[in-house]
Amino acid sequence: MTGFVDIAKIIDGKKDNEQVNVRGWLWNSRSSGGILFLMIRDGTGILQCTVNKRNVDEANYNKLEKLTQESSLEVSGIVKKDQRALNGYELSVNNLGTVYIAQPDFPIAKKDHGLEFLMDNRHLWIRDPKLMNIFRIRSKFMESARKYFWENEYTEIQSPSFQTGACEGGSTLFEVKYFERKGVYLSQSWQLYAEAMMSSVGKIFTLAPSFRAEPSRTRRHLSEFWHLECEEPWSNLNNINETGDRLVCYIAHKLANEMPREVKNAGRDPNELLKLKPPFPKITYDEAVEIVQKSGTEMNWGDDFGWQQEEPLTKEFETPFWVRGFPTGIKPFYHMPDPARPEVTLSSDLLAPEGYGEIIGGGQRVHDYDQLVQRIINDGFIPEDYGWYTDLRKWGTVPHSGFGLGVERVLCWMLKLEHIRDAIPFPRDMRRVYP
RNA sequence: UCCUCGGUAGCUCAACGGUAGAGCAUUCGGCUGUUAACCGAAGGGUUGUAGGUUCGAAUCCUACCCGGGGAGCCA
Repeated sequence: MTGFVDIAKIIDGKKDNEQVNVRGWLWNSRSSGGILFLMIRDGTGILQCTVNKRNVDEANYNKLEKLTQESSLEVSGIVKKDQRALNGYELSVNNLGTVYIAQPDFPIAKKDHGLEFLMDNRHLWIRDPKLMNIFRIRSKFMESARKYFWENEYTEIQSPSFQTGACEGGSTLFEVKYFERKGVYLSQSWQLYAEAMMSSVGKIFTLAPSFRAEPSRTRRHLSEFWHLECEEPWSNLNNINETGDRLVCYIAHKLANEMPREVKNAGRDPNELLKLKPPFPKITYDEAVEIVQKSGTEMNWGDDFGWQQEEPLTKEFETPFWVRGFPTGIKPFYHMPDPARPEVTLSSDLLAPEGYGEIIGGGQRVHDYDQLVQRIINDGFIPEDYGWYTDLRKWGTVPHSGFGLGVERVLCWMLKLEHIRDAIPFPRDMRRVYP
């Protein structure tokens, strides 16, 4: 058998009444006397393949009738529109190609399972059509993110995963023991290296994993997440917010326009993504504190948003919105204090609506040497430990800005997912590194 | 790290101090339009681990292991 058709093409209605070959894995099968219903998935979708005893020879019929779940097979037949079939189209099978019989004990039954069991069998659970659908959208997400930056003449850069300094607070570092020098950690962000590379090639971005050893076990946290970060020379807070607006809208529109069926199946109406338009609303940190206090939740000026503070805030908006000007004390040293008001920084977080919360964090960086050294000291670090980083301000410093976006968090919001673990094939947290 | 809930057949659960049970899955048989198909039969157990209380423990107590949800913090 040669020349196979993607199931996605069939259920999009592009092969109606044609004789085609399909190959994939048997998701489920049912029989009723002389008629067999095979649900075949091929990575692009699921197709009901109907086998009538009268249309195939007896040997093939018997073979198909005995197929175990997850057996892989090639079939050919005629595509027919049929409302009784899942997805509206079915294949009326008339021939059978290669078959690989699976063992009869596939663990993931056509039945409810507990999360512990499913996570222990994540390597098989990812075949689930719901998950498969999300991972295909995730791929489009990565493609769109890169396309946005490429089209806007950013250079893609890779930074090291082994680093010697903290840039997001020391308690969340993963220490790596292999190196002869002490104090080597997995990257939490490309931030410090980005600022170095920026002075080489200008506007840059990266798409890479970041590691946070936060003992957090919530539906919004991963120990290893994919980080989309960018850094721009000659850029201030307003400029970088604009980049964030346009990037997020670009990705949202790409997903909605190029994978509407998949986005809908994941749980989000594509039209809601198409409605997003830059710029997103902006409020100050001070205003955000007032909104939270008015909602009856406790919060003092100077506190960071916990989940309890963030949730009432995100319910006020229907699109993502920026919170700008966080207090100097709660942002890392590389954030630039506002010259007009040094108690706050030129920083901003983008919060997604519907309770999804923070998806981007960034802002304008400190470009003055003395100010940076003072900020490092104030954060309780030793400037000598950041020697190469402070060097950057000695030669050719320039106002610059950047941000980091959590890929899985944005996917969660855009696809209306309930848990961040579904946005990544093999999620990691402190209780889960296998499989 | 802390709080909280849980661990019984391959899976989902019941039994809550007195002989360990059901549905699904698996195997076999039946059914020509099924949608987690349905109907009939069969096989399937050291109740997470280690101690303790008791005539008797899946059940009560202690410790540990594993996991779900959440908090602080973050993308």
